[in-house]
Amino acid sequence: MSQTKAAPARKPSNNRRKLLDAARELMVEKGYADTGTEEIVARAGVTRGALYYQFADKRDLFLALCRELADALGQRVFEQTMARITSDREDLEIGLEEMLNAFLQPDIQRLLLRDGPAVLGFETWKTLVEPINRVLVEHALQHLLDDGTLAPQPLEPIADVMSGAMIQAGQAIAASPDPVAARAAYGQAMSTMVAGIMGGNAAASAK
Amino acid sequence: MSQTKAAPARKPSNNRRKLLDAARELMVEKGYADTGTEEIVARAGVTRGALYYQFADKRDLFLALCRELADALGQRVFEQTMARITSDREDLEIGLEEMLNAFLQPDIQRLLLRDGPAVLGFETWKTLVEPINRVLVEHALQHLLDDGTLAPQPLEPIADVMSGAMIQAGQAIAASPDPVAARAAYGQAMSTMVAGIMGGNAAASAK
DNA sequence: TCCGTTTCATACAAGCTGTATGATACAGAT
DNA sequence: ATCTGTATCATACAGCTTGTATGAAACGGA
Repeated sequence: MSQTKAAPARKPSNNRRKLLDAARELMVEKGYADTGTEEIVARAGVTRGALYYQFADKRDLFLALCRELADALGQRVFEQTMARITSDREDLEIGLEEMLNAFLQPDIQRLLLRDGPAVLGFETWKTLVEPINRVLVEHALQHLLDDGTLAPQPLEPIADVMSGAMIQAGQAIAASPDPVAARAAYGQAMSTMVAGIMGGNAAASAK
Repeated sequence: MSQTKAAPARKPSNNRRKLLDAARELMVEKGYADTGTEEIVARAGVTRGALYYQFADKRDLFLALCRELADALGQRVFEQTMARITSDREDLEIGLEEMLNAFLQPDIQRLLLRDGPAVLGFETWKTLVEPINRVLVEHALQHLLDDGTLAPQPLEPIADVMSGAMIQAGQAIAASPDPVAARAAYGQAMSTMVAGIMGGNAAASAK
């Protein structure tokens, strides 16, 4: 056995990718429940046979889709943050800002943040978004722990609640009739909260 | 027309209540999608005919259910908070604590917080939980605005992100293998964030 | 007693998911 | 070149679920 995995008997048809793309496009608009498998395969240019060969069921397709979204999201947040920060004390604020930016993408909002927990269950869903939080934690909060700004404590809870705060902010901004103004208002709200973690009192400094 | 609304032709069978109760019990365990209308009416002791007379469809039943949950939740948080606070400066911390307590109820978590946004849509869902946030805001943040601790700014965004933070905390605590320890950890994380709003630096004071 | 309305049970139609089965293409062996 | 086995997919089918349409029963009022 020179090959550890079975060799494909055909050249790859990348139907899997076509199905993932079609599902993403359709589910972003109508959500998971209101998107039929027939629509998905129609847009992908295949039949339901291909779908149920590539994925165990509809939920499995959605899981793979969310996994892709989460992976790309984590990488994007990390790279954007690293590209912007100049000092270690900035990365919390900038990291949160980039995270909020990412949470404003329609596919992230609708699929990963809204349908995700309901369809996949909270525990499975958390394994997807945990790496994103970890990126934020390890490159931001850790510095505050090291220099004593933050008392020694588990960082995962803080990262989780900040993530939850931003999920809410993202949805509210997107649903607002004036997204630009909403974005400013919720950005300020986030800063007000972050001030507690940073130790300084930025709460009294509006604008 | 002495009566403004049509008089009932029968004595009330409170089938509506029986359906709401049955739906709540079943959906808490299996979620909205995996609970069939047949199961609901079976537990309620009626047939699907009664369900589709009392409610427009399955989603409408779920909406009424969430509305009940949200109303009772808001009242409970308000009463519990009012019963505990002794000074105006306590109500933010205590209010958040009671809100977290309420978010740990299985029906609130599963139905209102997890399935709610996905099934009803974010905008409809927000109209349900908004009064709860408003209770927290008006009786807590307003004081901080009045005495100048907090700079003038819209309070709704702050209430929203704090609510989102606690939704996340509630789910994480419930999913934890050690809920008692998790509750302590997430409680501390919340306090760390609230410190920013209060203006003091409680972040450095662990325990 | 008759009528109208409310309330519900039953029967039916349509859609969707998952599975089973058959067909096709291709690689490697002989 | 033929044969064989497998990977890939299309088609057909069965089951379940939702929503609707229809008819019946209960009840108040005329």
